[in-house]
Amino acid sequence: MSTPNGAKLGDTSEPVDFWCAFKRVHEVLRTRVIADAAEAAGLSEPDLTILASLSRAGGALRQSELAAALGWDRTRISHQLTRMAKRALVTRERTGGAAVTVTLTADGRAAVTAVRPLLDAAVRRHFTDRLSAREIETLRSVFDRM
Amino acid sequence: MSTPNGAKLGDTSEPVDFWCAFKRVHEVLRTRVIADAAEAAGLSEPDLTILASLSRAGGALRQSELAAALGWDRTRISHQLTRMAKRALVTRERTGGAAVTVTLTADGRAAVTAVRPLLDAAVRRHFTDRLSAREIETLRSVFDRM
DNA sequence: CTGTTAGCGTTGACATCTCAACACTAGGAA
DNA sequence: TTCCTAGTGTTGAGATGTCAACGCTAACAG
Repeated sequence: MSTPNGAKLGDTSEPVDFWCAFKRVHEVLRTRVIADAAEAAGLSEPDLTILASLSRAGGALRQSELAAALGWDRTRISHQLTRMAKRALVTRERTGGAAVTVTLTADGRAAVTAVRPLLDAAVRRHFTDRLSAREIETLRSVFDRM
Repeated sequence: MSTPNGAKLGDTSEPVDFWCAFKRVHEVLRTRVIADAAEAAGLSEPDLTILASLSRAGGALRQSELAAALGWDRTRISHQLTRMAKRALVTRERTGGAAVTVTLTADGRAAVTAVRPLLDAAVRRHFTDRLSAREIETLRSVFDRM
């Protein structure tokens, strides 16, 4: 192992293996959690991400604020909102300049209210219940740093 | 907090917040790592995932083995291989029954060889270098359990 | 031989993500 | 005024992911 940091990962594994393991865990957990929670309410993962962010903000946000809060590209937000507006989960209206404010509809609010306890339960069952308190502490500290 | 496991996450945060933080970290790291490594070689992330798995197996695998190794759906493998075969990264041929064996081409082998050091460096810079030895140990143990 | 079952892969439709190009508004400089 | 620039959002094309339906081959039972 010629690089200075290689030893941290052990002599038999490369960083790319650590990366693949991380990707695999994310994929498995995502599939299980969404299957348990979102599908029961007829919501996809991106639906849920948008609705949760709007709900946390009180029900309305500008698209650029939504993009910043989620770390999403502007076009990704735009496409997703177009699909969600078609299903009456949100409404959009210009609010000064080129800015657009997104607002939860009654349907959207009902959907996020219904799915939240399911999502909490799914995350517990598939993820946090399988971790010790010390592991959760470590993960949270790592998440906050990234 | 009325549930037995709620206390593990602290009184001010729900499991769904822990889940969102995990998703966010995965998304940010994925974007950075792929931007650094794969794009430099003209490979997408799914390209790279397939090529790495084939390379590790010696250059050839049946589609069902590939699906099992990656935890992917059969149709996802099929669609992705169709795109990759079109770019001459792999070849496919029936090998008994309905089974199909996927083989790395010279181009595919060259691509994965070229990108691996870039990928290792990107994972180190954006991920493992920002973790302590103890954190890496904890994460690896969590990954193995999931 | 005929039908059945199981395993493996493909296809088409649709949802999602990314990128480049474009359009609109506001504000300031010439 | 006219031009330029920054900020914001939209659109279309192509790549990717997911789901349901289908086709093919082998093995086996009748």
